[in-house]
Amino acid sequence: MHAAPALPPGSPRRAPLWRHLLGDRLRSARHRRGETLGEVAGRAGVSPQYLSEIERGLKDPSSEMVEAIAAALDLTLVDLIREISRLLLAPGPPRAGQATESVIAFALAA
Amino acid sequence: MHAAPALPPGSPRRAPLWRHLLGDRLRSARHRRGETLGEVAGRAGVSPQYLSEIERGLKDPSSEMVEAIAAALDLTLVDLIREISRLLLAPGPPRAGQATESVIAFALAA
DNA sequence: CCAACGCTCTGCCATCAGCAGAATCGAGCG
DNA sequence: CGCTCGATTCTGCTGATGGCAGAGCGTTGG
Repeated sequence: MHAAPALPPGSPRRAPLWRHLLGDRLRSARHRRGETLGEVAGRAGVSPQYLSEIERGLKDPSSEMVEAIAAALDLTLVDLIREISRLLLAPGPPRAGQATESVIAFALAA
Repeated sequence: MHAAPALPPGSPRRAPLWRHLLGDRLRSARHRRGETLGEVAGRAGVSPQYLSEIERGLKDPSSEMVEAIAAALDLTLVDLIREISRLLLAPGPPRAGQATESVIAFALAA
């Protein structure tokens, strides 16, 4: 896997990459269940170190890996994508009720 | 990138993988614009052969590649994910108005 | 203090992402 | 019909990275 072509100069990267969005959701789901990297990774059949890397958006996992980890969290890929999409529907400043959950999720993920 | 652990026996793979969903959407978007692999690949800075592979779900592209290809289609990753999610919201049999567009999109993709 | 736990860091290598050249296919034309 | 051309897919290759094992770090509780 090779690095993508560089963006034009003066075009700082603002939008998150797929691996960032994915990783955030996976970590969020894991924390929601109150489980450790070891527990989820064990069920998914991957190493805890690797799951950590994926959650932090450091690695682009294969599609099969994504499937396996989602399953270990009792999710499907469809669930994941929908959840990412739903969060993307609220790009503006946080609002009262909706933002509370997001803020907590972020605090737990940090 | 290594193969994921095998699924338990007696569990045939039914759900599409991420690379399949992604590839379908990218090809659909390209056809909607009436463009060739060469044109889009050129703007994205990748080879037409590789874009073909991605569209057919043969390769798991890096997140940066996904970004570059989406941009070449005047889309963002957010657009792509939303579109995939929207399509996933209609898993049942096609209905009159909604299905027409899907059928056309599939026919163009074939 | 030390052990246990959860997570991240570091270094490694087998696999595959990404590609160049070749092959195939279908449409259009003389 | 044969030929040309453009679009797409096939094939083989290699450098980069996905995925991992061992080590390191911080926190907590006895």
